[in-house]
Amino acid sequence: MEFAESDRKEKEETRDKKLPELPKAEKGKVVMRFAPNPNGPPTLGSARGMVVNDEYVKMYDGKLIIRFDDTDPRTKRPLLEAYNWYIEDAEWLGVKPHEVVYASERIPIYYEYCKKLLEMGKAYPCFCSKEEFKKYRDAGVECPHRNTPAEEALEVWEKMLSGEYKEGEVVIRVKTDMKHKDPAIRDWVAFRIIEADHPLVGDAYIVYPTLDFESAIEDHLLGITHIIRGKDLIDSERRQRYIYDYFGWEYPVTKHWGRVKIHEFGKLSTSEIRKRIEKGEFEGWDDPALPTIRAFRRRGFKAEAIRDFLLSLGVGENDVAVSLKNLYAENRKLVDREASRYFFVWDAVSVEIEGLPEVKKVSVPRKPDGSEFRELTGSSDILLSGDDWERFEEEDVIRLKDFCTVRVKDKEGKKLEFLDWEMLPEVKKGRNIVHWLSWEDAIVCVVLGDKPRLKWGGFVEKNAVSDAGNVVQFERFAFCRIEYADEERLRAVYTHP
RNA sequence: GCUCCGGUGGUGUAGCCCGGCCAAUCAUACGGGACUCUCGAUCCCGUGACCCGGGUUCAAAUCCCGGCCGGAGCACCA
Repeated sequence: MEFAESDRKEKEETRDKKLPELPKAEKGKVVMRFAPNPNGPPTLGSARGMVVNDEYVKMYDGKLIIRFDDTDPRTKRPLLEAYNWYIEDAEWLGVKPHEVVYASERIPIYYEYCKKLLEMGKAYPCFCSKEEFKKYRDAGVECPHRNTPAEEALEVWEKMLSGEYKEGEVVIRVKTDMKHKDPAIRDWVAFRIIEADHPLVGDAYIVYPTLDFESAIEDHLLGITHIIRGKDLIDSERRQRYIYDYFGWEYPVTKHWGRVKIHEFGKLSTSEIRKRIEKGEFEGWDDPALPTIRAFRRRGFKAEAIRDFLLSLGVGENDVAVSLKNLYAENRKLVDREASRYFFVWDAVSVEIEGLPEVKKVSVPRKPDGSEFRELTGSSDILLSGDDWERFEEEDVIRLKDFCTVRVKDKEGKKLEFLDWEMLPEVKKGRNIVHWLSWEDAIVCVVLGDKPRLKWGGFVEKNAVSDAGNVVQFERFAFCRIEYADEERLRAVYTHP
């Protein structure tokens, strides 16, 4: 009891130190948001957004909103199932949103603000083609449509909404400054016509706001005080500030982080993953070789490990290239103590022990602290891992862990010779203590690897069946999560070494 | 090209705003030792960094200037 008490206290203390302070943050008044476009399941990258925002909200007793920025049914088309994947994975990560907002369901609200801007003469309908406008923008010259009178602009707007224009014919631009030193800021698009069904709202609208517009309005309406997002959105702020100025709103405090590159995955965008799944390179969104949260869940990672790993990346604006080894280390700390140990023999080689006095039942620790045991049958026909067998030379003395000590008698004929039940000093420490499995205890086992199409086949002891669903350690192999098991076969997913 | 941003041990990070307590934090990695019938875990001990050059100052990782290197944006994508 006392232990738990102090343990919790310690945890809370370290939690406060996990991230640097947020500027202008007042306890109880912080409102933050995580705004994904659900065009696939959350990946490690999106999880960083959830976790960091959530962590700050917890630090300041604030409020977290998940907002789906799903206003492009074509180029970044949302995936209907993905909405819930975000909610599920967020929950799994210990991220509890106080509110969930779907931008596509609030489009009429954005229309109202657009209308106001049009009335104020701060936005205008533009009939330039993309290419034409680019010329004006690069030259820093106003386009001919910029000074459309408000009444006329509103008329065009109404016609846009009622479907009198085709896709590509006209857009609404927000007036900024055509001479702004950064061309990226000059009169940006707020609304465009997209003649495509939206997975969530169907064909209810043909005029969609861009992210910059929708997000600007929502952040104000939702009372967001602090925004933390990727640095690819840095220009967004500069664009959106014009709207905030026109309406007299105050822009939230922002912080931007750099790109994360995981050594083991390289750069993998959601759309690229989707393509490769379609090509059959990955089995699905939860393929263990993928950096999706669903894959990590399948592999048996603890949410806490993922959180800590993500938090350890900090919120700096420089790019980070980090190895998954850090995540593995976090996870191992959490999993090691409770994981059952089993013998998994991969690339199995069948060998015979000559001179075994008797078939012996041996009791082996199931938990590393010796609190539980499992039973194995020590018989003369056993399986050894191919890797081990290759390595041995004739006359080597090896220890079959917790069973007996043998000598390699005939490598070709796959014969061992019984020497002793006890450990002998000739066994080289560490190196020649190996795991084994008798035929009567073995069931077929396959382990799905963390690289595309990587698999290990072999046999595992039957005892492991009782740990279906759990993360276990296959001794001298790796931690794995057993995802399926019956009396004859078992399938596991590689977690980490 | 134009605009903006960043550069702390092998990797990631804290500190930088408000110069001294920083011979620089924490984690991971690596090396050594102890323990262990797993090449795992645990416990000790250790290695290792302020991009470069100027300037300001009694004092700079922290402020200023220049250079070099890296990144982001410049879409009717998010």
